[in-house]
Amino acid sequence: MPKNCNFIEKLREVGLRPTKQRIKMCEVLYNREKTFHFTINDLVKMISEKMNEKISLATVYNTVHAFEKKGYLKEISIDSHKSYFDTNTSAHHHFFDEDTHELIDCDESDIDKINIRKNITGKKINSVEVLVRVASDNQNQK
Amino acid sequence: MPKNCNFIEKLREVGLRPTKQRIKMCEVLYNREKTFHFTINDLVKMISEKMNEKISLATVYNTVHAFEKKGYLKEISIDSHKSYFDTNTSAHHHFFDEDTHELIDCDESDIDKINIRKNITGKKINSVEVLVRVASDNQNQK
DNA sequence: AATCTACATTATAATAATTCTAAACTATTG
DNA sequence: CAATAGTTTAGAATTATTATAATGTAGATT
Repeated sequence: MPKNCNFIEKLREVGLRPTKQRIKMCEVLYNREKTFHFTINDLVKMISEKMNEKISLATVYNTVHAFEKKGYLKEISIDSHKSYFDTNTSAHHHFFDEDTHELIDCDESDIDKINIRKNITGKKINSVEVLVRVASDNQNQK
Repeated sequence: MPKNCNFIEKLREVGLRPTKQRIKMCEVLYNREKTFHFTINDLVKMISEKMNEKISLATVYNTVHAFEKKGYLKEISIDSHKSYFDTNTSAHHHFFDEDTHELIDCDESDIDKINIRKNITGKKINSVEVLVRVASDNQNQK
């Protein structure tokens, strides 16, 4: 994972001005070992914990959407009430734990390549995503 | 597709009281050739068009959720902003047209059965769903 | 058939997530 | 270093959904 100041370059490359807020958000999102999933709410908490200066909620929304548009983040649709985002922007599938509301990445080896036989005229396939919903395996659940 | 009065029976079978509102909603949802997809908003419009009496928004929400819980409806997650529901409650996959926001069912023959190799300890798989996002195939789009 | 009770419906208020607004600010260009 | 175009901000507005509490109704009990 890259060092802080590289983010300035990266932002510029995709045409986003490297503002103080965007750089801070990059640090929070990308200065880590592994990719991860978050909601806007999670992210706001993470930022306010890591920072002394505060950042406006509107900016978090703006920036997340700017990052998404530029391919820095991917939105995952699971739940109609919340937006989940993923710092892993490569094509991959997910498990969703319905007990904990935790989102887990699938490795490529977990699911075979999916072959779509249907064709919709004039339309091209943008993405193929599998969502595997799991829940606790108690026999005695209703 | 069944005639109106059967809905009273059906509702009773799953333990839902056959109220005037629920029967009306059954008619709107299930008295038709094909299954279909809708948002709560769509449904409210459809009901108000087909009825002379009005129905409360809260009742539409309550009833849709009651139907979902009893397996009369299935929720489809595509978009974080809206809840889509499907009167086709069997396990099946979807295409989502990102231009029109239209949801299209996949037939069983469109996608092979998906084999999940990963196992999450103590968890069972509740569902495996594929979402294929499509959009218009213009070369000259940005 | 009158009464009871638990469940349903309703209008409205409340909440939550997100977007809008318009003024102040700042990175970049010339 | 001034101009300008993009950015941030607080707060208001919007949208989707859920909660509330009073009223209504289905089905059971008498």
